[in-house]
Amino acid sequence: MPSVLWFRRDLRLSDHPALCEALADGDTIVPLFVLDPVLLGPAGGPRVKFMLDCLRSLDHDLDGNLVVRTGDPADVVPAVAREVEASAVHISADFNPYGRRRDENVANALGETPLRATGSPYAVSPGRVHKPDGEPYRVYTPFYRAWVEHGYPRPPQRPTTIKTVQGLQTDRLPAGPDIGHTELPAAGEEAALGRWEEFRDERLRSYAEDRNRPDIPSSSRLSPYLRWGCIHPRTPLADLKGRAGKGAEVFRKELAWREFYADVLFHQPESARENLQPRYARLRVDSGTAADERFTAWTTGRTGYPIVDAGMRQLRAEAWIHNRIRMVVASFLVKDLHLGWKEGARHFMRYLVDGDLASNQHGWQWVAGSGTDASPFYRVFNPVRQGQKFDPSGDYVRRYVPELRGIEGPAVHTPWEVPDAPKGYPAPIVVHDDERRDALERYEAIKG
DNA sequence: TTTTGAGTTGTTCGA
DNA sequence: GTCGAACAACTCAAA
Repeated sequence: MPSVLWFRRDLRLSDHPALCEALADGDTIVPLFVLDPVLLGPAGGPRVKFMLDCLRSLDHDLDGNLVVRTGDPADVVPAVAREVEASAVHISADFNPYGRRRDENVANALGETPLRATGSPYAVSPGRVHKPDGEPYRVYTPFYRAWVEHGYPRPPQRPTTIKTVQGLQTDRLPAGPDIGHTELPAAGEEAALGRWEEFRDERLRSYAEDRNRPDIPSSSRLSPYLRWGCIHPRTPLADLKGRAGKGAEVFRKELAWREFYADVLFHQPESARENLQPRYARLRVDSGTAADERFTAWTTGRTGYPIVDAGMRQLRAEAWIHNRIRMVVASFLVKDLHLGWKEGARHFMRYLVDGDLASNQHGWQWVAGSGTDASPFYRVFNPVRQGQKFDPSGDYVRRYVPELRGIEGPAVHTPWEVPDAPKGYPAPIVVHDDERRDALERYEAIKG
């Protein structure tokens, strides 16, 4: 009897426990992907486009045997299972709020046919790491220690042969949304593994020192691939094992952040929409026409603060922003423009190729102060300082803000101090020192 | 139960 | 230019 392997956030063939299970279960498999209209809308153009390219790559790796069907998974998956009289439907578990609801509906609709989950997009599935009393961690560092202690399995082997059921109807993959001039990374598993190996061999050594530098290629850029499962975190983690050096340790910690936030979201699904610390509902945020105009200045990269504008333009150009700059632009929206983190988070999810609900929402909450961070609320990023410190050459700003290319060196971070300042670049829309004080007052008001 | 120590990512001021 | 302290005092984890 054949079995179905329903792909979702695991668009690869290596290091794939559910695929191994499916192959062990039946003599042939149906590699299935369901184009779920519910997911295609909110995902945003770049992410949908990238996903479709990953699917084309997966189909190629499966010798053209990927079966694509469009519709509600609760209809489509049981229909395919009946069609081939499948013994089971195999999946990697999805722990996101929508994914959990969807999989429950599909399991019910499948009736007698089991929906069997093996593995997940995480080295340690959400819910597995907890305090000795069984409660989840709310602070990263103790979570990290327990996560390392818990350990994770080694990657399973890539299957040598995959026999698929032939002759099934399959939908054409659509070309995808128009994303203008946005340039996406190469899609698929081979690109993901190549990216990891290049990072491991070229940049891991200096990662601890360079990872905050957006002006040089310092980060792994694995996030889009992790988002769609073109690579599983087990693969880099296995490579990092036994590797000495600060870089390996710091990179492992970054992977653990992804797992921590997935765990937080698993235990508190409402944190994708609501403040983790309820008192932040009382934080005064601006609204109205002036606020709308400021939001537009932020999204279009015209705030007059070069490091912020470079970040927001990188988002449009590449559907990706360096992590350090994500914090800078987020801090600017929340603490300099006094707008709610939810607006910023929504904008990120719309444009990011790697947009991940748990990491994105909790990253924003961390910046806003409503999240898992217990650090003092008076941490307000100074956009000029951040630029000077982390883009010391100014190359990052000049790469994304062409109006400022005439200014050499780090002076690019303070164009208002440059004589004969370039035309066409806006003056700062707010004065940071004033807005910092304003933000601190607003935070003061919700204390206790 | 109580107490103690610690918490990703900052900034400013004054010595 | 560099360095340490202050910011202001909260929540969580663990002993």
